[in-house]
Amino acid sequence: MDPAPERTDDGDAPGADVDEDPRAADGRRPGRRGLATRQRLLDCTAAMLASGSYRELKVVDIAREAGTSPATFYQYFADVESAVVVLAEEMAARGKRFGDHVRTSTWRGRSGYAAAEALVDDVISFWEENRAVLRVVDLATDEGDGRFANVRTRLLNDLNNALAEAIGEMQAGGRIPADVDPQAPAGVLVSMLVHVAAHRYGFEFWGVRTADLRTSMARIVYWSISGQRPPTG
Amino acid sequence: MDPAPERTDDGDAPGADVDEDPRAADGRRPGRRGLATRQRLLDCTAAMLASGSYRELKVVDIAREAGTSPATFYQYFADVESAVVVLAEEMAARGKRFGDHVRTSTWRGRSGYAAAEALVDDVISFWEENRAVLRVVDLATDEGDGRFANVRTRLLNDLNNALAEAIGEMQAGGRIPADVDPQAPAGVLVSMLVHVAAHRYGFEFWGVRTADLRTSMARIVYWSISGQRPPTG
DNA sequence: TGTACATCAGTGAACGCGCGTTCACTGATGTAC
DNA sequence: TGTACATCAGTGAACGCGCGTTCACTGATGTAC
Repeated sequence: MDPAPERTDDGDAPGADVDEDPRAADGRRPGRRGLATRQRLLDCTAAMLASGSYRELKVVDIAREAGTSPATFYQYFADVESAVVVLAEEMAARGKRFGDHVRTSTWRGRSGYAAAEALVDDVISFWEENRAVLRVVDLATDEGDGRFANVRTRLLNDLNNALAEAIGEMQAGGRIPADVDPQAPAGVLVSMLVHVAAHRYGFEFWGVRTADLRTSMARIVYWSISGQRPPTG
Repeated sequence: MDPAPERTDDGDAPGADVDEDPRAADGRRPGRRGLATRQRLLDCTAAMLASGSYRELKVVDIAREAGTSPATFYQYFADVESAVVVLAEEMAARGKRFGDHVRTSTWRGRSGYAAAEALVDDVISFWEENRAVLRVVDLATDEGDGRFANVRTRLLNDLNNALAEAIGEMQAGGRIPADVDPQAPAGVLVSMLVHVAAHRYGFEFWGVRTADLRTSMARIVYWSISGQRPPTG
């Protein structure tokens, strides 16, 4: 599932992030020590995801890397995927900022273009920090895994809506054709940002500088939202 | 590796697609019957990739699905990934058309906009046909797997260069700022096309129509290449 | 056209490792009084 | 502050399935004459 228009809730337990109340396999709330171990397992999962392939990520390896035993892993997670889902949820929580970013910006004139640049930067650095997890989220979502799709939605929904609102407002000003559904360009922008951010290294390898990508995207973002030609130079 | 500027060769055996001369495990050229079996295995791999998760795709299952034995599988492929690489290469060969598409189009005025729409359609339908394989290619490339990265490059390289050329020509006409490196917007466009095409269903699920995505992307493509506001309505 | 031989193709069956998973136990930490 | 007890946390060791992988063999197909 990609960007998601107009949704208020995500269908989870009311107001509670899944990660907020972790339980051990027998249903008990882990104490200080337990939570630390659990966190260590999550950290190792993240690290191994960043350095190796998802297909080959095994419970045994994570446990060994964390200096503990497989049995311990199963006290906190049902399987590898569940651990990755938790990582994804932690990440999604960190991504709440994007919506605010868009809403508190002005999208006209010079400062509008600056806002576009700032948004692009923000997205790029966020993706940089979360490459490995995002990669799996995308794959699993595509493969029809509902848990990951849900997380992905939470992450992109807000940004998508915020962009659509901004475009809708500009539409009222007549710069954007009235028959455009703001959700569509918003979704396209989100996709562009997400995908380019995800493949930044790929571009660099082929000689395209991040600075140029950033400019190209900022120009497209600015133009798509404001309907105005971006400032030159 | 993402879109790739300016590369002529891919470093393979000269002029030979890997798939053109398949060998059995012992190095012999399979005959009619052998090739048919091999193809059946590939087809099943593709089918299972389309319906299940990559992480859980096993040699045994593919063989069973193809009505043959694991031993047979190993006569044609070293492992699951190798089979998927072959699928990816077949796909990349089919994707050669994009570059021509761009080069034979005019990018000015009404017909320029029509060209943008046609390109968008072409990319969308290609991705539709190759969803499952492309998904794995993206993941594996991201994870640093050179074989997949190579295929991905072959697929996108040509389109990327063609777009960069088109932008470069328009730059000469003054519509696009001279300090823009054409490879950057070209790469961004490729990314956008690829990612939106890959997540079409996601958008539809959330109420954004493919027709609107198509229009949004065509507008961005047209604007990025020609530097001109797209025609309204 | 038939027979003999060579190569191609496919597989049953087995081997064994890797890994997921569990359980009964030990040690650590917290709490009551 | 010390002792006894309860719960928390962690794990060694084992079990066993699933799967990758191989080998020796059978059957199919092709070719020579």
